[in-house]
Amino acid sequence: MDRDLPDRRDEPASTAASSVADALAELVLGRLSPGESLPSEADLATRYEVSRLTIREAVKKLEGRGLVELARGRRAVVREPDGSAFSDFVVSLIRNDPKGLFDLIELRLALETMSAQLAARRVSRAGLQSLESAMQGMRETAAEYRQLVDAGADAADADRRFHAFDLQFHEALASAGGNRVVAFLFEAMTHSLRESFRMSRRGQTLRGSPREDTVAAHQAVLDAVRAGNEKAAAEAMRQHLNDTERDVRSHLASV
Amino acid sequence: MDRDLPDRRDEPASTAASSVADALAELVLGRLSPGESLPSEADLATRYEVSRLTIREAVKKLEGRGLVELARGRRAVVREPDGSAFSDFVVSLIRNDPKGLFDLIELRLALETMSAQLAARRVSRAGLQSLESAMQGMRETAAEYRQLVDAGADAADADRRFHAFDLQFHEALASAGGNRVVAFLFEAMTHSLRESFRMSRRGQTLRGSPREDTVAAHQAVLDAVRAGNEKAAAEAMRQHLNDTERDVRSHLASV
DNA sequence: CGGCTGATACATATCAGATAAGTTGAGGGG
DNA sequence: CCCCTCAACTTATCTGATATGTATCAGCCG
Repeated sequence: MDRDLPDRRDEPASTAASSVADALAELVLGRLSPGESLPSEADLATRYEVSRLTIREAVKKLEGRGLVELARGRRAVVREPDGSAFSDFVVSLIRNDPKGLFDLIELRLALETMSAQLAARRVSRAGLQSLESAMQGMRETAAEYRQLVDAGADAADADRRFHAFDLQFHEALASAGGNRVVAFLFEAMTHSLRESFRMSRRGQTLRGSPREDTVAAHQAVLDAVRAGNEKAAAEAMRQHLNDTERDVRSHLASV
Repeated sequence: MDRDLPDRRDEPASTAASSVADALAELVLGRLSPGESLPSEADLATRYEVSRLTIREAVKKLEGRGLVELARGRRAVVREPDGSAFSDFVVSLIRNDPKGLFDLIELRLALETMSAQLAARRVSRAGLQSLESAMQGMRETAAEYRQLVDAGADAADADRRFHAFDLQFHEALASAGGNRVVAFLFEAMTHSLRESFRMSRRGQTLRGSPREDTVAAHQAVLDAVRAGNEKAAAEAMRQHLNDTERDVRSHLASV
């Protein structure tokens, strides 16, 4: 990385709207807390000595940055920070560059391995409970799926529910790790990945059928977390994700 | 994580400007490539059957999301994706919540450990060279610093340059890992962290003096990377960052 | 013929004023 | 005491106009 971060907020604003936007961003990030309101457009217009239009454009920019929420009839409200700002980055990355997808898979490996380790260190009773509930859901839907397939019936719905529980397990783990940044990033990433695939490939998803070893892999992670064994939890997760990545690669290659 | 991601782009847009913004975002993320231009405001206004004002607000929102670049007299241009969208998240996180800082340190641990591992796997000759150049810079400025301190002179500048090389090493490593997402996240994170500290604590920084063991820690990472030993590289980086974290904690406690 | 130079069309930035429509809180009626 | 209505506030959007920056192309100069 031999250059500076191209931070779009570094260069001084040449337009009035940008100056106001910067000033307001300073206000939001500095003096105001989530839930608080900005002054009304009219107030801001007189305060910054610009027209209401300029204020509106500045506020719209803040909305785009995810700093405030806008609603008709109400003043702009400071937003709770979350990972959604990361979503556009994810989407544009994989659309522009096929390699980006594998970068994201690697990132996911790092995030989830860390989550597993952290969860083993400091999971709460409630965290364990939601992990177990997701686990049980996976087991039940997997059994259901197997039964339907053996009977020659349509198992698409069971399949879908299985993967919902799968995702729920991973989210519960991220949450149990207690690191909000990691949890937000993971969530924003998986959501926009799925969304992006749904849009670009018309519903085709990146997943295999419910299998015994998938359930076993999750169980191994859960066992390690319950035992408080950080190394084992991280290792089990790494193992599971490596298998997943292999599936994804072969799946992509076959398309 | 027992709730849905509060993705601000999930709920259907109730305002005309939001609808247009969504449509344009779709366009930018789907059909257009970085560097291409959007149609002019007037064109868009007739196409979407709204006034130019509404178009402008929608475009401003896209600018906030970091999807396009605006300049007077020119049409909006699609931006290359980068990690800067992540910056606001980082800043608001640490401003609102003291615990957020440690979440970020943990994230950094995950990202850099992965970078070290990846670098060991696939570093190029050029990558090794920039790592070595940063390493040599650290060694030289550390020696300079020691000399100045022994002579009782002011070593602030040598100190600053030492830490610049330190950062350069970490950035080179992220780059050498070849994972753009990780590199972007790391860069956005460190920049906004530093910026945030500079602003909130008036120049006080989160760093200790140049020390022999810091240089040695980096050297250990570099050696492992050069040897292509993934496990050793990751472990050396983990070790180094744990030391750093301990320093940060004691430093914060003393304030 | 090639390159420079304005004029000019195009495009954005910002203002002013006006209307429509949603939100909220105060006060009145049951 | 609760619910309803209404007035004040506030945002959403339109129209139309002006200022200013960009890019293009014709025509002039060398």
